[in-house]
Amino acid sequence: METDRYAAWRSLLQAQSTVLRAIEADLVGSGIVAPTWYDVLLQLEGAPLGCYRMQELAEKVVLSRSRVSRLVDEMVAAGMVARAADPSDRRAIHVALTDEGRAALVAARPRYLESIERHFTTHLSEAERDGLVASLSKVAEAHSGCRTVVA
Amino acid sequence: METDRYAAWRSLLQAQSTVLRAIEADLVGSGIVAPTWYDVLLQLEGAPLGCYRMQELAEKVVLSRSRVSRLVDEMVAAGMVARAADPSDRRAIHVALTDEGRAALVAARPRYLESIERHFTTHLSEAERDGLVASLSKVAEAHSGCRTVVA
DNA sequence: TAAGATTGAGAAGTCAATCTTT
DNA sequence: AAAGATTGACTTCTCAATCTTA
Repeated sequence: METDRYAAWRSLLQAQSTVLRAIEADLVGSGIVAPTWYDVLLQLEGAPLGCYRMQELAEKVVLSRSRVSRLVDEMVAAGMVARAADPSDRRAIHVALTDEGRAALVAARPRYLESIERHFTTHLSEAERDGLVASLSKVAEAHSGCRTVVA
Repeated sequence: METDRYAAWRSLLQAQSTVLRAIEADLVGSGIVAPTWYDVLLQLEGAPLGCYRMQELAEKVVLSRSRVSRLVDEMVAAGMVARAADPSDRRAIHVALTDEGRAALVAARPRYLESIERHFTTHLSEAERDGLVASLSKVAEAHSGCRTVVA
Protein backbone atom coordinates (compact mmCIF):
# COMPACT_ATOMS: atom_id res chain seq x y z
CA MET A 1 0.00 0.00 0.00
CA GLU A 2 1.29 3.41 -0.91
CA THR A 3 0.76 4.85 2.50
CA ASP A 4 2.90 2.20 4.15
CA ARG A 5 5.82 2.68 1.84
CA TYR A 6 5.68 6.35 2.64
CA ALA A 7 5.31 5.95 6.40
CA ALA A 8 8.97 5.28 7.12
CA TRP A 9 10.02 8.49 5.43
CA ARG A 10 7.45 10.51 7.35
CA SER A 11 8.62 8.98 10.62
CA LEU A 12 12.15 9.98 9.83
CA LEU A 13 11.28 13.60 9.12
CA GLN A 14 9.11 13.85 12.20
CA ALA A 15 11.58 12.22 14.56
CA GLN A 16 14.53 14.26 13.42
CA SER A 17 12.86 17.59 13.77
CA THR A 18 11.33 16.73 17.13
CA VAL A 19 14.61 15.57 18.61
CA LEU A 20 16.62 18.38 17.08
CA ARG A 21 14.34 20.97 18.61
CA ALA A 22 14.50 19.30 21.98
CA ILE A 23 18.29 19.26 21.90
CA GLU A 24 18.48 22.89 20.90
CA ALA A 25 16.03 23.90 23.61
CA ASP A 26 18.15 21.92 26.03
CA LEU A 27 21.37 23.68 25.27
CA VAL A 28 20.28 27.23 24.65
CA GLY A 29 22.05 29.74 26.86
CA SER A 30 24.34 27.10 28.33
CA GLY A 31 27.55 28.70 27.10
CA ILE A 32 28.14 25.65 24.94
CA VAL A 33 28.92 26.02 21.25
CA ALA A 34 25.86 25.81 19.00
CA PRO A 35 25.03 22.58 17.14
CA THR A 36 26.48 23.68 13.82
CA TRP A 37 29.77 24.72 15.36
CA TYR A 38 29.87 21.56 17.41
CA ASP A 39 29.45 19.51 14.29
CA VAL A 40 32.29 21.31 12.55
CA LEU A 41 34.59 20.82 15.52
CA LEU A 42 33.62 17.18 15.79
CA GLN A 43 34.26 16.47 12.12
CA LEU A 44 37.63 18.19 12.20
CA GLU A 45 38.63 16.21 15.26
CA GLY A 46 37.88 13.05 13.31
CA ALA A 47 39.75 14.11 10.19
CA PRO A 48 42.40 11.53 9.30
CA LEU A 49 45.01 14.17 8.46
CA GLY A 50 43.85 16.61 11.12
CA CYS A 51 42.21 18.88 8.60
CA TYR A 52 39.76 18.98 5.71
CA ARG A 53 39.49 21.09 2.60
CA MET A 54 36.47 23.40 2.62
CA GLN A 55 34.62 21.17 0.25
CA GLU A 56 35.22 18.02 2.24
CA LEU A 57 34.10 19.78 5.37
CA ALA A 58 30.92 20.94 3.66
CA GLU A 59 30.08 17.35 2.78
CA LYS A 60 30.77 16.09 6.28
CA VAL A 61 28.60 18.65 8.01
CA VAL A 62 26.00 18.54 5.24
CA LEU A 63 25.90 22.21 4.33
CA SER A 64 26.49 24.09 1.12
CA ARG A 65 30.01 25.21 0.34
CA SER A 66 29.03 28.82 0.64
CA ARG A 67 27.52 28.29 4.07
CA VAL A 68 30.65 26.55 5.27
CA SER A 69 32.78 29.32 3.87
CA ARG A 70 30.96 31.81 6.07
CA LEU A 71 30.79 29.48 9.03
CA VAL A 72 34.55 29.06 8.93
CA ASP A 73 34.91 32.84 8.72
CA GLU A 74 33.06 33.16 12.00
CA MET A 75 34.86 30.28 13.64
CA VAL A 76 38.24 31.66 12.62
CA ALA A 77 37.24 35.01 14.13
CA ALA A 78 36.28 33.17 17.30
CA GLY A 79 39.63 31.37 17.34
CA MET A 80 38.11 27.89 17.03
CA VAL A 81 39.64 26.85 13.73
CA ALA A 82 42.40 28.01 11.39
CA ARG A 83 42.71 28.15 7.63
CA ALA A 84 45.94 26.95 6.00
CA ALA A 85 47.15 26.87 2.43
CA ASP A 86 47.73 23.58 0.66
CA PRO A 87 51.28 23.66 -0.74
CA SER A 88 50.49 21.06 -3.38
CA ASP A 89 47.36 22.77 -4.72
CA ARG A 90 47.07 26.47 -4.18
CA ARG A 91 43.37 26.50 -5.01
CA ALA A 92 42.56 24.42 -1.97
CA ILE A 93 42.33 25.61 1.63
CA HIS A 94 42.70 23.44 4.69
CA VAL A 95 40.74 23.97 7.87
CA ALA A 96 42.02 22.61 11.17
CA LEU A 97 41.16 22.80 14.85
CA THR A 98 43.01 25.24 17.06
CA ASP A 99 43.77 24.45 20.70
CA GLU A 100 40.90 26.68 21.63
CA GLY A 101 38.59 24.83 19.27
CA ARG A 102 39.64 21.51 20.73
CA ALA A 103 38.95 22.84 24.21
CA ALA A 104 35.49 24.05 23.18
CA LEU A 105 34.79 20.62 21.73
CA VAL A 106 35.88 18.88 24.90
CA ALA A 107 33.75 21.21 26.97
CA ALA A 108 30.66 20.76 24.80
CA ARG A 109 30.87 17.03 24.16
CA PRO A 110 29.39 15.70 27.42
CA ARG A 111 26.48 18.11 27.18
CA TYR A 112 25.68 17.06 23.64
CA LEU A 113 26.07 13.37 24.34
CA GLU A 114 23.84 13.68 27.35
CA SER A 115 21.20 15.58 25.43
CA ILE A 116 21.20 13.16 22.51
CA GLU A 117 21.10 10.30 24.97
CA ARG A 118 18.13 11.76 26.79
CA HIS A 119 16.09 12.87 23.80
CA PHE A 120 16.90 10.06 21.42
CA THR A 121 19.12 7.12 22.32
CA THR A 122 17.49 6.25 25.60
CA HIS A 123 14.18 5.59 23.88
CA LEU A 124 15.68 2.82 21.78
CA SER A 125 16.92 -0.66 22.58
CA GLU A 126 20.31 -1.77 21.39
CA ALA A 127 18.66 -3.87 18.70
CA GLU A 128 16.64 -0.89 17.53
CA ARG A 129 19.73 1.29 17.37
CA ASP A 130 21.55 -1.33 15.36
CA GLY A 131 18.56 -1.63 13.07
CA LEU A 132 18.46 2.09 12.47
CA VAL A 133 22.14 2.27 11.67
CA ALA A 134 21.92 -0.70 9.34
CA SER A 135 18.85 0.54 7.47
CA LEU A 136 19.87 4.15 7.19
CA SER A 137 23.40 3.31 6.17
CA LYS A 138 22.00 1.29 3.30
CA VAL A 139 20.08 4.34 2.16
CA ALA A 140 23.05 6.65 2.49
CA GLU A 141 25.38 4.27 0.68
CA ALA A 142 22.94 3.91 -2.15
CA HIS A 143 23.41 7.62 -2.75
CA SER A 144 27.14 7.86 -2.38
CA GLY A 145 27.79 6.62 -5.89
CA CYS A 146 25.07 8.72 -7.45
CA ARG A 147 26.63 12.13 -7.73
CA THR A 148 26.30 11.86 -11.47
CA VAL A 149 23.48 9.51 -12.29
CA VAL A 150 23.03 10.34 -15.93
CA ALA A 151 25.99 10.01 -18.27
CA MET B 1 30.41 2.52 24.15
CA GLU B 2 29.62 6.19 23.69
CA THR B 3 30.29 6.20 20.01
CA ASP B 4 27.80 3.42 19.37
CA ARG B 5 25.01 5.09 21.25
CA TYR B 6 25.60 8.15 19.12
CA ALA B 7 25.80 6.32 15.81
CA ALA B 8 22.05 5.94 15.30
CA TRP B 9 21.50 9.67 15.64
CA ARG B 10 24.29 10.44 13.16
CA SER B 11 22.82 7.97 10.68
CA LEU B 12 19.49 9.66 10.95
CA LEU B 13 20.85 13.14 10.25
CA GLN B 14 22.96 11.91 7.38
CA ALA B 15 20.23 9.87 5.73
CA GLN B 16 17.60 12.56 5.95
CA SER B 17 19.70 15.27 4.42
CA THR B 18 21.03 13.01 1.69
CA VAL B 19 17.60 11.83 0.66
CA LEU B 20 16.02 15.25 0.94
CA ARG B 21 18.60 16.75 -1.36
CA ALA B 22 18.16 13.97 -3.86
CA ILE B 23 14.41 14.48 -3.89
CA GLU B 24 14.73 18.21 -4.34
CA ALA B 25 17.25 17.79 -7.13
CA ASP B 26 14.86 15.36 -8.72
CA LEU B 27 11.92 17.69 -8.78
CA VAL B 28 13.51 21.02 -9.51
CA GLY B 29 12.09 22.72 -12.57
CA SER B 30 9.42 20.07 -13.01
CA GLY B 31 6.50 22.44 -12.59
CA ILE B 32 5.54 20.52 -9.46
CA VAL B 33 4.88 22.37 -6.21
CA ALA B 34 7.90 22.64 -3.92
CA PRO B 35 8.28 20.25 -0.97
CA THR B 36 7.04 22.69 1.65
CA TRP B 37 3.90 23.48 -0.31
CA TYR B 38 3.37 19.83 -1.05
CA ASP B 39 3.54 19.04 2.64
CA VAL B 40 0.97 21.71 3.46
CA LEU B 41 -1.41 20.45 0.78
CA LEU B 42 -0.94 16.88 1.94
CA GLN B 43 -1.64 17.67 5.56
CA LEU B 44 -4.74 19.66 4.71
CA GLU B 45 -6.03 16.83 2.56
CA GLY B 46 -5.72 14.55 5.55
CA ALA B 47 -7.39 16.92 7.98
CA PRO B 48 -10.38 15.22 9.62
CA LEU B 49 -12.59 18.28 9.30
CA GLY B 50 -11.10 19.40 6.01
CA CYS B 51 -9.16 22.21 7.58
CA TYR B 52 -6.69 23.07 10.32
CA ARG B 53 -6.12 26.10 12.46
CA MET B 54 -2.84 27.84 11.73
CA GLN B 55 -1.28 26.43 14.83
CA GLU B 56 -2.31 22.87 14.11
CA LEU B 57 -0.98 23.19 10.61
CA ALA B 58 2.34 24.49 11.92
CA GLU B 59 2.70 21.40 14.10
CA LYS B 60 1.84 19.04 11.28
CA VAL B 61 4.31 20.48 8.83
CA VAL B 62 6.91 21.07 11.55
CA LEU B 63 7.48 24.77 11.04
CA SER B 64 7.15 27.77 13.30
CA ARG B 65 3.81 29.54 13.44
CA SER B 66 5.28 32.62 11.89
CA ARG B 67 6.70 30.69 8.98
CA VAL B 68 3.36 29.03 8.35
CA SER B 69 1.62 32.36 8.52
CA ARG B 70 3.75 33.59 5.64
CA LEU B 71 3.58 30.34 3.77
CA VAL B 72 -0.20 30.47 3.86
CA ASP B 73 -0.05 34.07 2.63
CA GLU B 74 1.81 32.90 -0.44
CA MET B 75 -0.37 29.89 -1.00
CA VAL B 76 -3.53 31.97 -0.71
CA ALA B 77 -2.09 34.35 -3.29
CA ALA B 78 -1.40 31.35 -5.51
CA GLY B 79 -4.97 30.11 -5.03
CA MET B 80 -3.94 26.84 -3.40
CA VAL B 81 -5.58 27.30 -0.02
CA ALA B 82 -8.13 29.59 1.60
CA ARG B 83 -8.41 31.16 5.02
CA ALA B 84 -11.75 31.05 6.82
CA ALA B 85 -12.95 32.44 10.12
CA ASP B 86 -13.97 30.14 12.94
CA PRO B 87 -17.47 31.17 14.04
CA SER B 88 -17.03 29.65 17.49
CA ASP B 89 -13.70 31.34 18.24
CA ARG B 90 -12.93 34.48 16.40
CA ARG B 91 -9.26 34.37 17.36
CA ALA B 92 -8.71 31.25 15.31
CA ILE B 93 -8.35 30.99 11.55
CA HIS B 94 -9.02 27.91 9.48
CA VAL B 95 -7.02 26.96 6.43
CA ALA B 96 -8.50 24.66 3.82
CA LEU B 97 -7.64 23.34 0.37
CA THR B 98 -9.15 25.02 -2.67
CA ASP B 99 -10.04 23.05 -5.78
CA GLU B 100 -6.90 24.38 -7.35
CA GLY B 101 -4.87 23.26 -4.35
CA ARG B 102 -6.36 19.81 -4.54
CA ALA B 103 -5.53 19.64 -8.23
CA ALA B 104 -1.94 20.69 -7.56
CA LEU B 105 -1.69 17.99 -4.92
CA VAL B 106 -3.05 15.34 -7.26
CA ALA B 107 -0.63 16.43 -9.97
CA ALA B 108 2.37 16.42 -7.63
CA ARG B 109 1.67 13.27 -5.67
CA PRO B 110 2.90 10.63 -8.11
CA ARG B 111 6.11 12.56 -8.66
CA TYR B 112 6.79 12.81 -4.95
CA LEU B 113 5.87 9.22 -4.24
CA GLU B 114 8.07 8.06 -7.05
CA SER B 115 10.98 10.17 -5.87
CA ILE B 116 10.68 9.05 -2.26
CA GLU B 117 10.35 5.50 -3.47
CA ARG B 118 13.46 5.74 -5.61
CA HIS B 119 15.69 7.60 -3.16
CA PHE B 120 14.54 6.03 0.06
CA THR B 121 11.92 3.32 0.26
CA THR B 122 13.33 1.05 -2.38
CA HIS B 123 16.54 0.64 -0.44
CA LEU B 124 14.70 -0.92 2.50
CA SER B 125 12.98 -4.23 3.03
CA GLU B 126 9.49 -4.32 4.43
CA ALA B 127 10.91 -5.45 7.78
CA GLU B 128 13.34 -2.56 7.80
CA ARG B 129 10.59 -0.08 7.04
CA ASP B 130 8.47 -1.47 9.83
CA GLY B 131 11.45 -1.31 12.15
CA LEU B 132 12.09 2.32 11.30
CA VAL B 133 8.49 3.29 11.87
CA ALA B 134 8.36 1.42 15.17
CA SER B 135 11.63 2.83 16.51
CA LEU B 136 11.13 6.39 15.39
CA SER B 137 7.54 6.48 16.56
CA LYS B 138 8.73 5.54 20.01
CA VAL B 139 11.09 8.47 19.98
CA ALA B 140 8.46 10.89 18.73
CA GLU B 141 5.88 9.72 21.24
CA ALA B 142 8.33 10.11 24.07
CA HIS B 143 8.41 13.79 23.20
CA SER B 144 4.74 14.40 22.67
CA GLY B 145 4.06 14.73 26.38
CA CYS B 146 7.10 16.87 27.05
CA ARG B 147 6.04 20.30 25.91
CA THR B 148 6.51 21.54 29.45
CA VAL B 149 9.03 19.37 31.18
CA VAL B 150 9.81 21.56 34.14
CA ALA B 151 7.00 22.73 36.37
C1' DT C 1 38.35 24.68 -19.38
C1' DA C 2 37.79 22.60 -14.84
C1' DA C 3 38.12 22.75 -9.89
C1' DG C 4 38.28 25.13 -5.40
C1' DA C 5 36.78 28.88 -2.66
C1' DT C 6 34.40 33.09 -1.87
C1' DT C 7 30.87 36.81 -2.52
C1' DG C 8 26.14 39.00 -3.68
C1' DA C 9 21.43 38.56 -3.61
C1' DG C 10 17.75 36.56 -1.82
C1' DA C 11 14.85 32.52 0.05
C1' DA C 12 13.58 30.04 4.16
C1' DG C 13 13.06 29.97 8.86
C1' DT C 14 13.02 31.78 13.77
C1' DC C 15 12.10 34.60 18.01
C1' DA C 16 10.15 38.40 20.32
C1' DA C 17 6.77 41.95 20.16
C1' DT C 18 2.10 43.16 18.85
C1' DC C 19 -2.83 43.03 17.90
C1' DT C 20 -7.27 40.86 18.61
C1' DT C 21 -10.42 37.96 20.90
C1' DT C 22 -11.47 34.99 25.00
C1' DA D 1 -4.35 37.51 31.94
C1' DA D 2 -3.94 34.03 28.24
C1' DA D 3 -4.62 32.04 23.51
C1' DG D 4 -4.40 32.60 18.40
C1' DA D 5 -2.42 34.86 14.58
C1' DT D 6 0.50 38.17 12.38
C1' DT D 7 4.49 41.40 11.78
C1' DG D 8 9.45 43.18 12.27
C1' DA D 9 14.06 42.27 12.67
C1' DC D 10 17.15 38.85 12.35
C1' DT D 11 19.84 34.34 11.48
C1' DT D 12 20.65 30.53 8.54
C1' DC D 13 21.18 28.68 4.28
C1' DT D 14 21.34 28.31 -0.81
C1' DC D 15 22.15 29.35 -5.83
C1' DA D 16 24.50 31.76 -9.34
C1' DA D 17 28.27 34.61 -10.48
C1' DT D 18 33.13 35.56 -9.69
C1' DC D 19 37.97 35.15 -8.69
C1' DT D 20 42.10 32.32 -8.61
C1' DT D 21 44.92 28.45 -9.63
C1' DA D 22 45.57 23.82 -12.33
